[in-house]
Amino acid sequence: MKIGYPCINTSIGCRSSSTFRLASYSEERLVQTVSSNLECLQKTLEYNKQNGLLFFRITSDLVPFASHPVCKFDWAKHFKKQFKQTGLFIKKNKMRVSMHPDQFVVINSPKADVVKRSVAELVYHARVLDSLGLDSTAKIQLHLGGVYGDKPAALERFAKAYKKLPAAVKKRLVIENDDRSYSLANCLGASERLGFPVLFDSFHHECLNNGESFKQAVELAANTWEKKDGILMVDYSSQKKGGRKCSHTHHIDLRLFEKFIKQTRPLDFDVMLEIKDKEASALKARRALEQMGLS
DNA sequence: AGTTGTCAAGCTAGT
DNA sequence: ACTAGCTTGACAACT
Repeated sequence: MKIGYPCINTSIGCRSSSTFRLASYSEERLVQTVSSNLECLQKTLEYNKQNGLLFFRITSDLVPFASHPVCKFDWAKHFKKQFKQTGLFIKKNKMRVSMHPDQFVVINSPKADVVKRSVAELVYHARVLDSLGLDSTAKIQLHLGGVYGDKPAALERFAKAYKKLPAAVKKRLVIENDDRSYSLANCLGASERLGFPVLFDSFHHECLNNGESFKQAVELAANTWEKKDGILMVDYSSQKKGGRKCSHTHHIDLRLFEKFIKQTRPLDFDVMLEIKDKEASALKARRALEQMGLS
């Protein structure tokens, strides 16, 4: 079981998600930004190694505008060495990484141009992980998409779009249950038909479910992951105190986290803590696991 | 130096 | 009709 956090480390003084405005796009600016982002990614992974955090979500902003028509630059070629080096570091230290395209990536949209842009964005994500030289256990996580007032039709569009995806995307794509539209059962149903692994989001599951316990849910999701996919990835969070329903907490509630781990024993999976204060909560979770004799 | 309007992109639910 | 929230604020112009 590896513990991780998404995208940004708040204590090392750099970010691998620096960007700039489309209006100020230039090849020079792109090279300068990606260069500094890659440097920071390496620094972040070194911090993670030193602190026993072996799971990490790489930011989608690593290469700004990578899937935008304005970008004609072959960034993967230009930064080949840096990507390879960081990839070797990841592999040498037996780290697991993932990526999570943002909310604009919706492959079941009825709008053809939205789908087209979404696929381009997925291809970009796959290219980052390919450039790092990582195998198919490095995943890209996505939701099923919108409902548009007709779930069966929306799922049908998803299936059609999924089948047309490039192999480089398909080998990494996993689908995550969301908190309002598509439950774990919806994802499992589509997975059975199309063959992708299902990433389990425990907090979304608390918001939207079909009565499965955490243990049942983790078991069901884990069964969709084959050897080539690696072990199940789980996104974990809990309710923000006083916040509206299904808003993420700013700091880990260790009692709830330990309860979740105990409830799902002895199933093994990697945990991504989707919590605002990032590595601070991840460190606490890692120590809690150690005390439980599980890391 | 600090503040603030705005930024490539979608969809849902709540007001 | 508008906006917060999502997984994540930060760029860049202005004071």
